[in-house]
Amino acid sequence: MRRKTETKRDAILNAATLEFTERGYEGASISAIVGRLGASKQTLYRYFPSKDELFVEVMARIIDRHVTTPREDLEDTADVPGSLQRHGERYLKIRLSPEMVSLARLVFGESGRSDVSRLLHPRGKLKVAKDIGRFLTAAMEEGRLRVADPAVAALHYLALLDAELFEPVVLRVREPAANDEIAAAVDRAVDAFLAGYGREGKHA
Amino acid sequence: MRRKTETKRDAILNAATLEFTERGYEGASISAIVGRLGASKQTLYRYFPSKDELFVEVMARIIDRHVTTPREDLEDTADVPGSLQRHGERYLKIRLSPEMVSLARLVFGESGRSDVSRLLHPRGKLKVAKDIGRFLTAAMEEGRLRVADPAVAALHYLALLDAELFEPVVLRVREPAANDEIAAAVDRAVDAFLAGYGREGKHA
DNA sequence: CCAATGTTAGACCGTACGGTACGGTTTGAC
DNA sequence: GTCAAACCGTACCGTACGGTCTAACATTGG
Repeated sequence: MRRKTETKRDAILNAATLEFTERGYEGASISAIVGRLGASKQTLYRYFPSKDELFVEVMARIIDRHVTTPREDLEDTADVPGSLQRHGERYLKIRLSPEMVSLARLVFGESGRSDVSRLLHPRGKLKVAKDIGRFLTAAMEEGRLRVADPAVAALHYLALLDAELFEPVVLRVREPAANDEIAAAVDRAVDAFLAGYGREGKHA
Repeated sequence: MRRKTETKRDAILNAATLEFTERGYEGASISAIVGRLGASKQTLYRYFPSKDELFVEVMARIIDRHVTTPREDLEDTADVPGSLQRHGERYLKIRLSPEMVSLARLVFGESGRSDVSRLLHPRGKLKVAKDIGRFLTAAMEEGRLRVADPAVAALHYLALLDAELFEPVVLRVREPAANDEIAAAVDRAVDAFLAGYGREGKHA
């Protein structure tokens, strides 16, 4: 089988993603990964030199697959509340999806031991915060928001989005969030954000 | 018959705390724990029936040691901004302490596998949120804050406190936070919170 | 058809783990 | 002073891991 390697590589990464997200880094076993697709360890080690590098690539793929999505919602500075609400719902739905929740557990849990978090942060949260910051800067320049540090404002906005649901879902102290719960939480977060950062006397 | 056991038990828990916070649950080894105090495995297993139960008790002790502290700042409803600022600084300083940061990594990382998060959440975050909620309720009833759902407001307040520093510190994408950085971040968080939840036209 | 290459299955190596067993020693209560 | 409980040190058991290696099989290009 001289044929190309890309699809096999993908299959390995998919199986590895399952295993890592279910069992964590240490808990995941190479044998279990190859067992999931009927491949052999030899083959896996032909594509990836070690468990560590396989792990890093799995994480990077999860982030890249999910983080690019909700940018187009941040263009209409004429309707700040609407844009934030749309973006917030899309963002939080992704953030609370099973794959991203598993990713959060992994990256938090391994951040003491590994440097994977330092690798992934610029491609994940930092990127999102930068997009928000640009949007908020534009809105401030147009006088639609109170003038403030847009970087801090972006972090405050993201924190408010996470406030009600993220931690309980990740820690499994509540069931996964339904879509209407997400929308309601985003609504309250956007309200609080605009009350704090909107122009004086104006609400959402 | 040989004497008491409480100090030995404490010594084991201290060594276990070190080992778990440094290496995570799977990475920690019983042999290393007993090696830290020159004890023997037999002795450890006389005090704790398994690695799992030892782990749970270590986590519970960390929480109980740290979480009770900053309640007394939440009594003076006459000075809401000052109370929040004082409480916020104390809270965030604890939250960003090395032991609590390690705890966050542990509880997030193990929340997929173990039920320890469900056990600890009521003694940790939930308790803090309840205290804040009571304080906010009182402040609302006295007309010092806009009337809103105090539970949501408490979560928003806590999220704003975490917004700038918590994640970067836990993920080690920045150095640990200095006291003046913490105070400044709390200041911005309290400002944003009061701008959103204060009475109309009133700022901090 | 052949040679080269990719593949699978599984044995194998060294290591480390959680947990138990055992012999010998120290400690305290009586 | 006696005796039982607690202790240490270490060997041990069974298992599982990451990673390497061998050997048979499948698929391609020429």
